[in-house]
Amino acid sequence: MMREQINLIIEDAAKKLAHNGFFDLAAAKPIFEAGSASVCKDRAHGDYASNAAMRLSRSAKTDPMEIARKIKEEIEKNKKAKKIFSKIEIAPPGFVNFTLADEYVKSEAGKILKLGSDYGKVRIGGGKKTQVEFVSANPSGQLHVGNGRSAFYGDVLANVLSVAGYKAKREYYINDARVSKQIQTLGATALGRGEAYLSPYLKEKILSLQKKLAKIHSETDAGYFLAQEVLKDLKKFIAKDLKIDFDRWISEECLYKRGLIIETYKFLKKKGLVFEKDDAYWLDMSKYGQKDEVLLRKNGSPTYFLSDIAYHYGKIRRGYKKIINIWGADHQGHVPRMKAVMDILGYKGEFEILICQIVTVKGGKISKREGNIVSLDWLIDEVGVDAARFFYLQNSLQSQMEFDVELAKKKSTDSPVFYVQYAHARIAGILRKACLKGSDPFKTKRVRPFQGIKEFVEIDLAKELLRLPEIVADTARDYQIQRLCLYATGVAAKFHKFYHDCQVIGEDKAIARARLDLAMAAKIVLRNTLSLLGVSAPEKMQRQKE
RNA sequence: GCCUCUGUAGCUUAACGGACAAAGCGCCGGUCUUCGGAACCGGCGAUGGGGGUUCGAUUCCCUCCAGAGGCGCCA
Repeated sequence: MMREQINLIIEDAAKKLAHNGFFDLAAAKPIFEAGSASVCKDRAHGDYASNAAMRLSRSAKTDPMEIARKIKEEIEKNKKAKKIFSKIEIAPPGFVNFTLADEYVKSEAGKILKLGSDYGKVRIGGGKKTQVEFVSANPSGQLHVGNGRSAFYGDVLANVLSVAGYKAKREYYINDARVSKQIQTLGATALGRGEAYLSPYLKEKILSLQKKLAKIHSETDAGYFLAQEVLKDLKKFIAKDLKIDFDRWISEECLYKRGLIIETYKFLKKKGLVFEKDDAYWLDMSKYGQKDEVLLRKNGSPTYFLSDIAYHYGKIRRGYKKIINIWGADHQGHVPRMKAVMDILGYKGEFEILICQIVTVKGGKISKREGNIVSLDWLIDEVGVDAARFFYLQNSLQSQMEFDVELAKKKSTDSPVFYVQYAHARIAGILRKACLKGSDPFKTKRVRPFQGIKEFVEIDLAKELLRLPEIVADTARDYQIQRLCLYATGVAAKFHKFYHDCQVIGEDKAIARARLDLAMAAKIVLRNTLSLLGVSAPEKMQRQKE
């Protein structure tokens, strides 16, 4: 990664300064561990900037500009750095700004062509066994637009983690326990004894199953049966329409059948954490700063909390070292309890619960209580899966979002997803044309690609393309998926600008070859980024009918 | 009442504690007879209020105001 390299160079220089007693190395250590280089927002300053001097100035008791100057001098002695940078400058109040050398950019960009679909992979995960659990919606009806957000987010997070070197699995937990109140309530509805969960979809479903339901008398049996039928629809919808491939669907009822609930209960009891009160059995969470919780109800049936503990116990025993749950905002109160449970269970790995905030469509709020639920089926039908994915993923998970259906429906570059896809299709068009003219860029191997690139827009595009590995690494660390959308849009914009300013297929063959290299590299980066987002990268786009 | 999240341009959203706060929509105005114009460029325009920490705060802390969600022997 470009930025990592720069960090190392800065660190190296700083170490030499520390060695000369310029400042205390111990104080500087955290700065270099985290890295001090970042991409310049304003390219007029350079490509990358380091704030190390400013952060060091306190412990060094020296003017940051002075430190920056020293760092610059030290780096300029470095032979390797001489090849990488064309310019190193200091700027108040103490930035060190780096500009990449054109030749270096070109040689790095050559890797994009070489790596193709592997470009962007980084090795920060170390093959760690990782699980992302998401959606896990109750099998009592269709998914709603809120589920869509966590569905796409979880899917893309798993993609990013995989590309970053984690061994990531997707899992869906099915709340289908026969003892649960919800299955019984669903059963009552199925048998016409209640109206809970009775959406238009469910109404129709029950009607179509009338013959089979007529033979069932117990509400539990009816509920379980109906839940399985609904689940079939959910699985189909998720795979075909949402294009999400779960590695595992795990059933709560299965945990019961396999005796894991009882086993977990016994485990907790053995630890001396269970006590009786008001004819029920409780988990003592006082040591964990939490309220005590019921495990077994007065009537003897286990609570959801107990089965959730058992479920997480299972995750641990299946060997996951990094466990990520994506929950809806209505479950946030459950977060501290679950974290405490992981402590009780003795889990030493990483455990994270991401809370996905509410989604609204135009004015209508999506609330289970109020019942005005907008189904995800409807939304996908309206805007298509590509636009849906991109629009959901543009926003950070923790802020509420409003889905702009009308904009997402637009088949024009007003819509960011079309803007990006169009850039890809446009490149594909150019490459097709180039092949027709005989200079097939796919067939001949080139020893030194990108020779002849020199315009600002060309170099600027190439530099942007080199950022993909950083984007992946950053996102694998902080889970801010929206960065991918922003990056894709940025690459597309730079490509369009390049295309506008520079004729690719022109008279000068050498320049044409170099520009085709650049276009192809842009195509690879766009495709890889879209692939992370689960959005298709079309070779052709339908011409819009006016 | 307590806990969590959020408050950024007219609207929908970005921004590892960094430089002049970034995009899209909308509005206004330009470019180029284009290898796919579904393009490109420019303009208008924003950090809810008040303190604090810091060389530097949209970002961290406190407080007030506003919105959302949660506080079940529901899941």
